[in-house]
Amino acid sequence: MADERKLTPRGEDFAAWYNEVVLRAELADYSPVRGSMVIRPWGYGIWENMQAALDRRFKDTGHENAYFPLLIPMNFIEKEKAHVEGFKPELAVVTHAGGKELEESLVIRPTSETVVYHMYAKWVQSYRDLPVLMNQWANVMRWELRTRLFLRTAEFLWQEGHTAHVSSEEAEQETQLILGLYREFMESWIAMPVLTGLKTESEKFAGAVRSYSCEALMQDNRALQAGTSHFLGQNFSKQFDLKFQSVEGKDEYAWNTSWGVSTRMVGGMVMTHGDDQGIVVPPRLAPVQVVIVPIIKGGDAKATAIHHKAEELAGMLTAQHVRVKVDRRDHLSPGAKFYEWERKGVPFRLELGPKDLDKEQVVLVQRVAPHDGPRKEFLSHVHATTMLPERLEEFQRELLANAVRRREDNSFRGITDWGEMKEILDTQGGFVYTGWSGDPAVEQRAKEEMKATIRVIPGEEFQSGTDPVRCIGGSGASRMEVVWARAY
RNA sequence: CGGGGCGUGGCGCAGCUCGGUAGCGCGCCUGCUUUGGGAGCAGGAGGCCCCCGGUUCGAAUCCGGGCGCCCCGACCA
Repeated sequence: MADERKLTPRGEDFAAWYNEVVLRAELADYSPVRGSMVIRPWGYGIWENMQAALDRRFKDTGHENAYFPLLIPMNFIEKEKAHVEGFKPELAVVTHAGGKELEESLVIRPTSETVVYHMYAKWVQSYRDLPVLMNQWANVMRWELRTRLFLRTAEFLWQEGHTAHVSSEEAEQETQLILGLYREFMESWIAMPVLTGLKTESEKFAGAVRSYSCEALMQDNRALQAGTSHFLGQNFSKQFDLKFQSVEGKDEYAWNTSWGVSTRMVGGMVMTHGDDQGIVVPPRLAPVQVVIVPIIKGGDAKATAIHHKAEELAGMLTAQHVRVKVDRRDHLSPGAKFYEWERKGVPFRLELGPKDLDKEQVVLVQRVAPHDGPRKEFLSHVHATTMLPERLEEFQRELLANAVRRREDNSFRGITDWGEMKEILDTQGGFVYTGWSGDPAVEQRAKEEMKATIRVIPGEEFQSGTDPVRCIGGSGASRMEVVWARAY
């Protein structure tokens, strides 16, 4: 970097920008263990806000939280065939404990389906015990070869929901409910628009019958899988003997779902809204929504008055449930503070100096300039404090609108030619909509030739309207529209 | 797992080719002056130079071996 205070611009090297901005916004730092990270208070605060919003939604839809253990017997993982094949390569295994080798190795959970359904089998006897609707907030471990802060680390935080139902229909309804809930959350809180739909066979969760996902488009035009919801059918209930007696008195296997979102969403937020000055945290997620920077000048009396007024404004904002902080550090110049808070993505800054005090005004600066106005405004104290709750919401909406526009500008519908798809993916990237016959060989070829995968078979709302006629892969007829992209 | 890079005060680096005094910028501490977009001056603290072995009177530097981390490609929320 020419100036080490500045970030590598996104356009120059997006990956380098991402690493720098995550470190310098103090979201996270590398830990002594390869591929794992420390989530620092600023990053964890954002995650906590995500958790609170999601947790409320889970509770509102009848789910309860519980906690299942970190360690899982190896033979549990091995029970479901597809499941073990999917996870075996990335398992971390405990072989020794208490100074001795264990008779049976224990796996550090890569996900908890096996132990959860083992326990459900114990708790469920009758259809009257169903549905079981549980969620847990936990850490999991997948020994990744290649890691990136938030996007892929050996250990990460997430929530995993696990449900059991009397019927296939009811379980399917649950997966859809959660998928919709995820989508609504990502749009309204992260201001990150997502496509939702079905995963292809090759991309689905190991052990699921069907997987649905939320796919977002990052600023470098690569896709990020931001959340998944799985219909597990009876795959696990059969392996773990999760049976119930039906109304008719027959023994039946329960129908399961599982679904999760992780700290990866923090990475999604960074790559959706960040700019060359730093990250941009949507107001609803921001641990600090408004930072007040007092500008001290002109003697002690004035300084006292400025600090007093800053605290008074902070009090008024707090009363309106705005998360506000007064930056009283006196060893930093105002300019240094401006840069720091912009790097950390605080939505609004209030500057309060002697001139402002005299004029009963304040300088309000939005992290990103609004489309129809200046980034900086001079407002009366009263006006500034009363309008801020609404301004935060406006900014939130604008971030979403910007992200939707960017995604649409980088979505290419009705592509019918293989070479054209490759050209798009090689040069600019983005979401490419084509027809597909359903033949996995086409996916394989795309992966090899253009490093792209089918991100999702879009739900009705995201489809182009006119059904594609031919499969992008060549001669066959199209059976469905699909969305291709290079992915994280 | 393959390819590349890097390990030197808290951070970013120079020094290594050609062995001999460990250096620069930022940060940190103290004091004074400052504060409207990364403050100035003065003084100061802080280093098993990744580890182990070898060569040498002498190793951050040369040789051998290890370890670690980051980045780029095949699997994954």
